[in-house]
Amino acid sequence: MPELPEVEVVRRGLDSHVVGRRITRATVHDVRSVRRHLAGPADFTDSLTDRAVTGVARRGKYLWMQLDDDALLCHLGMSGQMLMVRPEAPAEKHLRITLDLDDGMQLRFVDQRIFGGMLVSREGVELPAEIVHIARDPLDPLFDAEDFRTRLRKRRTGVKRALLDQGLISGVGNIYADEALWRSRLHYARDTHNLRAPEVALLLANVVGVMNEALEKGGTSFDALYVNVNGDSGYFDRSLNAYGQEGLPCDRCSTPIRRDAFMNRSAFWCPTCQPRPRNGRW
DNA sequence: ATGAATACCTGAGAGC
DNA sequence: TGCTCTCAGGTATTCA
Repeated sequence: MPELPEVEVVRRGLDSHVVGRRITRATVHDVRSVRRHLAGPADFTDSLTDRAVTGVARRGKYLWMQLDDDALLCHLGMSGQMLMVRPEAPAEKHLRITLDLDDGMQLRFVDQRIFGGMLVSREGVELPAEIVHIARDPLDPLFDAEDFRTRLRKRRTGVKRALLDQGLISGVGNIYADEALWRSRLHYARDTHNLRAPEVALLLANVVGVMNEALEKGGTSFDALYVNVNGDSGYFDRSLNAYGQEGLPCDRCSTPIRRDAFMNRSAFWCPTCQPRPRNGRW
């Protein structure tokens, strides 16, 4: 499940393998992967033919390849992978889009669940118009922590819901939200309005911390032929304290980790370290 | 402003 | 074995 660290690993891979190359041809194998390119698949492929890739940028879980005046905007969704492979390699089962590059290699977009996709944006090489509503992520040098704290505390909602709101802070998904909350000893339903400033500061520090640790580990499993990535940063197996740990003893206090239904998914938490607030909110 | 529900997807696994 | 059901999850959209 790619969240910000996994997407950043992909961005770095693209930066080293694709920037400076030219796309000679684009092939859409499944139109659902370009459904957000409103002008249609033919326009998508036409727009990419014979285009030089000049850079790769990222905001939250979105990344985009800069093509002079346009941007090839990508989201990995739940299961997206970018693979750098030789053309003779057999097609992957869930191959959706192929980009032929002028060095003879192919950049392949493989995505089992098709929650991800690509589109060509005609405006906004620095920030595509389609994602202007996405907030800066906490690893962005221009992320404004004080502004985040102010906006967070103005809300009347649960802290986890706020963390997952990409318009408030981007790049945080279910896994890192639970991990950062566990580290901060905050229950997911804590009312944002009642959070103390030090609690917000701690939470933000832990969001950054957990992401940077994942980034370090994900960045080490790099293969020259793979831009990476399947979302496995290697982080999931070893370093999770809360997410997916239902019934297992908390690493701090040994109380069994609980799982609650939350926003059509799950929230994992320690009943001792992260006590449920009396007046909590979702 | 906030949130609840829904749609978009595949495949693994459970239960019968 | 094969069917149906549930679950995993990010984001856009629509409605309350």
